[in-house]
Amino acid sequence: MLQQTTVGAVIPYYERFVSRFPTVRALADSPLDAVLSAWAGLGYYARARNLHACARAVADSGGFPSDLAGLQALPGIGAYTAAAIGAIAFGLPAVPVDGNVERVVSRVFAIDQPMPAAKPAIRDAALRLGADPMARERPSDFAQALFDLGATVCTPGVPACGVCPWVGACAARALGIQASLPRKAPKKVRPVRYGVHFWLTDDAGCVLLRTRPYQGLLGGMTELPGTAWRATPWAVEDAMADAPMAAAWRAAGQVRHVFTHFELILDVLAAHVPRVEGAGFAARLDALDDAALPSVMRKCVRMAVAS
DNA sequence: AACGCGTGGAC
DNA sequence: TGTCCAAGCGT
Repeated sequence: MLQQTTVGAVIPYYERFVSRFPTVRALADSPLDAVLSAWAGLGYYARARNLHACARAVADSGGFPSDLAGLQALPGIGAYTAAAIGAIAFGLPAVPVDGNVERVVSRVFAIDQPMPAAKPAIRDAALRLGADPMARERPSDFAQALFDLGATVCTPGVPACGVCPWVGACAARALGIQASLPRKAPKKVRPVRYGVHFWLTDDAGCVLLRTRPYQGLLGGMTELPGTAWRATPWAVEDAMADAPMAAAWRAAGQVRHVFTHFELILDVLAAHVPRVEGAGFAARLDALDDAALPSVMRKCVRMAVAS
C-alpha cells in the first residue's frame, strides 16, 4: 500500500484491509472483486491485483520466500519492496532504496545527474552505506532511519540541515546545492480528456454500473456506464449513442479529475426509469459505499445524487 | 528507457 | 487556482 502513497492515506485502508483479510490464506481465498472493493479510493489498483496474485502465490507455495530474489519474483514486489521486506521482516542485510533514500543519498554524495539516470549511482552509494558494520547488524533500524531522515529532515525543497546528524558528511551541503538534489527531468504537459457518464436509477432503488476491463487504467474497478475518454469534448447527441437506455436524460453536472498522466473532465447525465436495463449490472444505491468505485467515479455519484 | 498507472495533502 | 510529490512496479 505504501508504494507511492503517503502513510497518512494508507493507515485507514491498512486497518480495514487487515481486518477484512487477516491472513495470507484469507486474502488468497477471497475473490479479486472483494480486494478491489477494499482498495477503492487508494489508487494504483494494479497494486491490489498484484497483492491478490501475490497472496495466492505465497499460499500455493506454502510460505514466503526467504531471499531477495524469491521475494522480487512475486507479483507487485520489485527491488525496493523485496529489500524492505528482507531488511524489516527477515533481518537480511538489504538496503531498500525508495524516494526518501534516493534524496538522502543523492545529497550526501552530491550525485547531480538527473533522475532517473542517477538511480544506479544512488543505489551503489546506498549499498556502500549499508555495508557499514552497524547497518549490517541492524538492517531494519538502518532502513527505517534512512526513511525517517528523508521524511522529516532531508526533505524535498529546503531541507532542515541545521538539525541533520549527517550535515558534516554531506557533500551537497558543502557545495550549497542540497536543495536542488536529486535533480529531476522537466515535467511533461498533462493533456485533457473528455467523457460522458450516465447515472441511471430505478424504482427498485438500483443504479446501473459496469466493470472496467481487468487490465489498464482502473482495471477491474466499477464505473458508471459512459463514453470513451477522448481529446475532444462530446456533443450530447453523440454521447447518447453510448447511453445504456433511451430515457429522459438531464445534465447533472460536471466532474474534473486529475490522473497522473492526464486530466479528465466528465459530464454526468442522469435519468430515472421503472427498471434499469443495459450492459452492466444493477447495484443497490444503499450498497454503493461497498462498491469498487474509484475516486473519479465517486465524484460522479456525488454529483448525480446532489443534482 | 520511458511510459502508464491514482489519489489527496501540503504549500 | 496550480504544482509538487509520496515506503514503485510492470511492460
